[in-house]
Amino acid sequence: MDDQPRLMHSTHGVGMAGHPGLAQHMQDGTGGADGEGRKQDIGDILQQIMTITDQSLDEAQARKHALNCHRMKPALFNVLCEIKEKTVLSIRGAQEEEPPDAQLMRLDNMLLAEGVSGPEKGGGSAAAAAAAAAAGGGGSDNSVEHSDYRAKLSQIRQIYHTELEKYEQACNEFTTHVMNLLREQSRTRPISPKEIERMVGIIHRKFSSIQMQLKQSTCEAVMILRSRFLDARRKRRNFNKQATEILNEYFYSHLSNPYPSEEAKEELGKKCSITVSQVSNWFGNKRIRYKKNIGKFQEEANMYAAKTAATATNVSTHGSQANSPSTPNSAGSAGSFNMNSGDLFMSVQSLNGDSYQGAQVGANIQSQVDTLRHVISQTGGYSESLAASQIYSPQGINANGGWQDAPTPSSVTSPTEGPGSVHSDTSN
DNA sequence: CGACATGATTGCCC
DNA sequence: GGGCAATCATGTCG
Repeated sequence: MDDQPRLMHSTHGVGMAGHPGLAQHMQDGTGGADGEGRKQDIGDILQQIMTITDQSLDEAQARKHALNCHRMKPALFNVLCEIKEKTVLSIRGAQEEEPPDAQLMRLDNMLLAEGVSGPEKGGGSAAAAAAAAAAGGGGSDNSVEHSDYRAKLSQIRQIYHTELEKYEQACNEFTTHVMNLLREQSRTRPISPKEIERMVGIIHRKFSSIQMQLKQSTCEAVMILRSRFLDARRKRRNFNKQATEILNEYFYSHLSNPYPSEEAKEELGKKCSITVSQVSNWFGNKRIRYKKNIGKFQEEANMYAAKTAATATNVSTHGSQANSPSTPNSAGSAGSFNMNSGDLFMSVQSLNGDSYQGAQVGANIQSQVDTLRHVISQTGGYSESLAASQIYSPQGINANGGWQDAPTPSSVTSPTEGPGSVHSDTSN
């Protein structure tokens, strides 16, 4: 057991007296008697290092304790820490100043926008709804796709949060572990609190880079899902018959001004189980295609005019205001699109045309025609652009191809026009 | 399978 | 921002 004091002594020699002495000896380049003694010391130390693995754990612990308790230890430790800080830490510290990561912010923003990283329900469904709206989703098929999208999104969300939690937990565990290790080691080697702090920073950076990868792959997954979902929008589904019917009824009963208001669009959308944007698309397409080939649509116009007129006739026996059959409960409601007689006239006026086949329209139209006869007499001139189909004479379309308001004589027009009839961009 | 119908998109204009 | 015109892409029908 006399080994230990010797080692202690030698250690001091290396740490305090030995090293400078050795350095001096090297500088001198002389191999005097004193140098011989030092050599002996170093050989001793090396020998001890070589045999250190032969020592028992207890012995090692005892030596460690002895080292820690040495009176010079704190001073030596501080010096070493200081030197280390000056050399290593200052260099690395300067290098590791990083600007705030723009890409990480972008990823965060996107995940938030997509409802992956936001609050539990609201964000996700909001994003899904937005995607659905962008996709013009509406009908049952789209609802299925919508719910499918939401399901997949929430799956991604769940995976993301699970992984994130895992990473955070792992990060904390690892940080704690490393900190404990470093604290433990700081008793025997120069590790300052600052260095521990720096190490924690490094660990956090490493984990946050892993986190970024997670975020990136989550974003990719969302993008793929989204593109797949949005691509489906081009997989066009024809509207069902009833929806087309409702839209056509509105269109032909407002032929003089087929520009439904926002409210009217909403109501039409509700009735047809489609979105407002789909209603807008439909009317946009309808207007342009109608205008392009009025002749082709005339039969359709007649049909819907007859339908409308038939309903109007029935309703008009109960009141002066005629409702569109598509909006039986819309009378008087703010969001309704009341059919006005001027519009009806627009649809029916082609009854004057030579091509009109009475059989196309039910007999009940006749009374309506009679009612509106005085309006029909107002038929104005036809634009040359419609020369090919003059017999159809839709007076709502002006020479420039734009729609113009049909005359709505007070004698047949309901006193309050529906919002759908307000639009007037007609002056040419 | 080709022609036509139709819902959606895009670019432009006002 | 809404509407128009052109166009795309898919659905439907003969």
